[in-house]
Amino acid sequence: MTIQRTQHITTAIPFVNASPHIGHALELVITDALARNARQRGVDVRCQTGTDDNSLKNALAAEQRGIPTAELVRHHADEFDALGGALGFARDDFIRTSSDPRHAPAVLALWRRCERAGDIYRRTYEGLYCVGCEHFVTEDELLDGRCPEHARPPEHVSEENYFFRLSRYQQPLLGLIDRGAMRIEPPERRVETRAFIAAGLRDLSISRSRTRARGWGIEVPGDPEQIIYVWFDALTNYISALGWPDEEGDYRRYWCEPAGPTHVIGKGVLRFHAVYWPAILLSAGLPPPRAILSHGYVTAEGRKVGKSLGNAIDPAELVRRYPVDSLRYFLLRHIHTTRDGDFACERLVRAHNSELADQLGNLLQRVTTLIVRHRGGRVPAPHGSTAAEDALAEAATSAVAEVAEGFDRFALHEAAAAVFRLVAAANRYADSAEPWRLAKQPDEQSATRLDTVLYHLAEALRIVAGLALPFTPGSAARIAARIGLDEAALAWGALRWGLLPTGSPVHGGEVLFPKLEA
RNA sequence: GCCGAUGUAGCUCAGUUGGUUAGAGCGAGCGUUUCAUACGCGCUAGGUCCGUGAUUCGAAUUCACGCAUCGGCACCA
Repeated sequence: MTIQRTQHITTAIPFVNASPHIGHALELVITDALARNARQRGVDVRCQTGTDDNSLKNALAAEQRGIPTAELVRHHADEFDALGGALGFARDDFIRTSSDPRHAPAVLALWRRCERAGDIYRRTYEGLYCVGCEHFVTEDELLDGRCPEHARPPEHVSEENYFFRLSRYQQPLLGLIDRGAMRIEPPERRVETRAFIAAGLRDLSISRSRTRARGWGIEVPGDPEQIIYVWFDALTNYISALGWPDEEGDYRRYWCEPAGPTHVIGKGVLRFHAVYWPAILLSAGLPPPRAILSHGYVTAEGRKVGKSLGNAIDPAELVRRYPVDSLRYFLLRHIHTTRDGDFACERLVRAHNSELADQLGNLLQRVTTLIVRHRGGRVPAPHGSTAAEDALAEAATSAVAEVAEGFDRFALHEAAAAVFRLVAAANRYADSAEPWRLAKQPDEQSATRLDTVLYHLAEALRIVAGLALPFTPGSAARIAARIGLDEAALAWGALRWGLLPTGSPVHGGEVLFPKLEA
């Protein structure tokens, strides 16, 4: 009996005051690729995303447009969910923090747990508040004593809030990081987080006056005049969707297991996930996340994207215009997983045409055509191997190892590159073995040699499909289908050279990646 | 200002603990094949490895300083 590993993989939940942008698409695709690779490797994965409905920004955006906040939130949340669907994001759950009945009870329960631990207390918060900005400003942000944005002096506001004793968790958090119990990737983000914690932690305000929160959000238990700070609320989604505070079921299965929870986030929200969230969990006596993976930001055609900046590149439009796998492939291979990158349609088209179409699609086409034409559409049995076959097998074995390592290191761009090194090796093998020439020879030796070459080419295609699965799932399945296999043949454990069954039915078919117009 | 990074061929990036002529993919040029989506394959193109100084027999790889870009510096996802 084998122990089933489990893993809870999540995206951050974006606030939904506007439509999604290309950065959200990147996060979805990265998370989905990780989840698919884990599933492929036999992990019982639960992949979750959702929306942060309770942000003040949502309320402000709704106010500005003169529509009810709930309506605005529902509208944009639908867009986010639809984007995930269009991108092939295979989610197990989608949680909306304002309307999902599982959420608020969990937030309240978590609050109570922290309270019982003695980590929540009331204190007066004083600060300069800019009514124009709708938030607190610091002295050094001011220009001549005025808010630079609104050219008005801020008001001195004093407000009683609830605070979380974050200061208590400095050592425990450092311990988590140093022991490797909470992994933060890439390494520079771990260093950054560690330095932030080591510099000393101040207690965190975790509520807002009802007025300041526009009456939108979850009430502090027992104090209807205070609304729970949106981060405390939003972070809870990771366990509320698992049914917590019910400590059995999905919570036990996916949160408490050793492989544990993995949060994929944008670098801008690192602190909330790597400092506040684990501290809250420790306070409540719950296990902290096991891994926090921080990706970079995407510019669109060189320009910043952001909800307030408008969408230079609308991801929903991109999915309509380009094949979804091409978009996924571009985002995963040509944008560095943890650094900032730029999205440009021209580069996407170039990657599609030269790599997906010319290298991979064409390989599929040439191999299937040869097998259909010369072996009646059945994968022939190989007869031994020469140095050329051994080299191809070696390339495949290396590629499998490199892809696995790329996923483990959270370097998906490198993993994707490794897939295409195998594609190139297969094309080179075809050129040097020249099966089309063997097919014209009447002798028996050539015929058996042709069997061997075609088998190895088909086997290379199978491995390629398996490795490409997390990046381009639809296309991987189509490649597998063309050589008579289903997805089971692409499981990680099956990606060992030589497991392709002889006699598999091979089909010709439509071009996998039709060229795109520049 | 402080802390942490990044800066390598037109573009996107690799470059382990310092060691022979600095690499890959894409793009570009040339050649070649025909099974294939005029695709593939081969060759070539030549980049002061941001700059300056230092350590060393020897540095893209160590140190210092400078320049440029980015992130963080606490409650504005």
